[in-house]
Amino acid sequence: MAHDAQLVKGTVRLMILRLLESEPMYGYQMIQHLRDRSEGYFQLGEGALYPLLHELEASGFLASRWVAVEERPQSRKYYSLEAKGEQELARRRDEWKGFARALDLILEASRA
Amino acid sequence: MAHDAQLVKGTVRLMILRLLESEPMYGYQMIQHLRDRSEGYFQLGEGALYPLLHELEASGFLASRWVAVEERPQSRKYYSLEAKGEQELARRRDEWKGFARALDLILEASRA
DNA sequence: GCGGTATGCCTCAGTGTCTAAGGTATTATT
DNA sequence: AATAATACCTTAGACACTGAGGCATACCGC
Repeated sequence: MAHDAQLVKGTVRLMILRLLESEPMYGYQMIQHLRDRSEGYFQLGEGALYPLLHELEASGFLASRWVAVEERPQSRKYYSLEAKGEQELARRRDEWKGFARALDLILEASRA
Repeated sequence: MAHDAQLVKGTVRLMILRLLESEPMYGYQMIQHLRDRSEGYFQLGEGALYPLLHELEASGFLASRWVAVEERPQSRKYYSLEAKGEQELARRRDEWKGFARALDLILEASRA
C-alpha cells in the first residue's frame, strides 16, 4: 500500500529465508516445518513454494543441490542460504517488524 | 496461503474498520489518519480505498451519508460502522492476531 | 494570469502473490 | 484397486493493491 506494499504478501519469502537460516532444507520439508512450527496455522501450497524457490535462487539468495536418497526413488533438492540471502532475510525481517508495529499503532490507537 | 490466505492482503480492511470504531469518517480523512497514526508508514492510495469502502458498504458493514461543508465545494461522504461491521472488525482482529502469532513462531523458533 | 498544491470524490489497466488443480513417479496401506 | 504419502514440477484464475487518470474548487507564489 506504499513503500513496501509487497511486504505482507511476500511473507512466505521471509519464512523460507528464516527456515534456511537454521539449516538447509528441501521443498517438501519446508512445507511440513512451516505447518508444524506454526502449530498447523500455515498450510503452504506447493504451487506457492516451488516457483518462489526458483526465483530466490535466480536472485542469488539461495543455492541448491540434488541429493539422492537410497530408500526413496525421488531425489531431494536441498536449498541453502547464501550470503546475499542473509542480507535479504535481515531486510525482510526489519520490514516485517516495521509493518507489524505500524499496524499495532493503528489497532491500539490510545487516542481517539 | 491457507484458511485465511486473504488475511494479510486484507489488512486495509481491518484498519478501516478500526478507524470507524472510534468515530465516523470520510475517505480522504481516513487516508490522513492512517498516515498520521502510523507515523507516516501507511500511505494508502485512493485507488485502494474507495472501491473498498463501496464493497464494505455493500456488505452491510458500513453505512454512509453525504455531508455538505459550507466553506468547501466538495461534499464529504461520511462512513460509520454498523453492528455487522463490528462483528467483522472483531473477526478480522482475531485473524490478524493469529497470523502475527503464527509468524512469530516461525521467526523466533527457539529450537533449531 | 498560471502552475502547483491541497481538498474531495471517483475509475481502471496492470502487477504480483497466492490458490486450486493438474502432471510425473514410486511405495505403503487399506 | 484405490488412496495416501513422498517429492519434484507447472499453470489458469482469483484477488488486493499500485499508479495513473478524471472531475471540480480554492489558495499560494511568481
